[in-house]
Amino acid sequence: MPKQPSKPPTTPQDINLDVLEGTLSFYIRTINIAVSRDLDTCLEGLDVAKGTGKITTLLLVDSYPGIRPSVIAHLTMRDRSAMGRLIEQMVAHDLIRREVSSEDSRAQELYITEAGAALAVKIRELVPKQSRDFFSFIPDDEQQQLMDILRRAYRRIVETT
Amino acid sequence: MPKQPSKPPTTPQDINLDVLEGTLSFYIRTINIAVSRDLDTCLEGLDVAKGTGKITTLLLVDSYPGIRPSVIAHLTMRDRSAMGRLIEQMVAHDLIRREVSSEDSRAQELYITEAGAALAVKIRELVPKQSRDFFSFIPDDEQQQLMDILRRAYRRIVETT
DNA sequence: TTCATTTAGTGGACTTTTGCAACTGGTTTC
DNA sequence: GAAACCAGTTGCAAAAGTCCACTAAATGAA
Repeated sequence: MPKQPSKPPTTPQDINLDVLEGTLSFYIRTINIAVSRDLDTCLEGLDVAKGTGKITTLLLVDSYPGIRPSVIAHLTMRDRSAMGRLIEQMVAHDLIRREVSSEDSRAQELYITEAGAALAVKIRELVPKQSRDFFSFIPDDEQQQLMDILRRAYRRIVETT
Repeated sequence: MPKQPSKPPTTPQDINLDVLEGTLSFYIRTINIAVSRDLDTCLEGLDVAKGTGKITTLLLVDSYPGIRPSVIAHLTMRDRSAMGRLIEQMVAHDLIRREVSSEDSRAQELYITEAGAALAVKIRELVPKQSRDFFSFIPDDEQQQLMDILRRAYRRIVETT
């Protein structure tokens, strides 16, 4: 177990992160903090900020009218109760509308409102732009590689959960 | 703006995620949720769970005796106040020790305790293992690619923040 | 048909985080 | 020595996620 130089570093630059250097989860977790923060400031005031759920929900409801909360919950990795609260919020903000399904009266169907659809248009532009800008220092081909791998990872995780 | 099939999907499998499919931040954010959750359950009861900070802090203090809170705060992307609370916690759990720096009496120096060192040993094994296991469905070479890119991204973000 | 099981969504309480801003010394610069 | 700056602390408030129990509806098996 090789120890690092024992001088207390005051500059963050040349610090070795120990085993975390080779730990994928570490990078995902820390980079997540940074992107999420940046995204929040990009979307400031837009009714849809903070937390992974709102954006995905808005786009899904817009793309799939009648989609059910539990489906979105699954895709965004939250539990039903958290999803419920999120929907509540978005209904209150008049972004989506909620109906009881005619086929299964336990379930609900979600529909976009005008305001929601308008917001979705903005989101479709802003969100990918933010991501591109934020990661712009990564060459395009690498960004593509990254995305290919992560997309499969995401799919895999969703399937097995 | 091509719309999706308008039948409300009840199965998550074949849903198209719209622009998010091509948005790196989306994958980072969602995968983050999944890894973090998994990591938490792996570390359950270990005094160091929940939140990105504790593990990094423990390893850094162990590797760099005398390191300062603000340096760790920077590397873990939190602000000083959050860092302070985290250190408080870890001191209370007797994982690290806190002294006023002799060179700069505003600053503190952090040192590992015996319990902390013991935990660090466990952590060094468990954390990378969890990451490897969690992402085991990604082929090794791709995992390596991923890490190479993300490492540079992380470095870059830390430097420019 | 009836009864047990599973599923969809709700509600409550709780823990934990985090973000912001103001505030206390201590240090540096000019 | 005064102004600007930096390290860390504290308090507050907002928010997010988790756990668990509960209702109501659907399913399916005896």
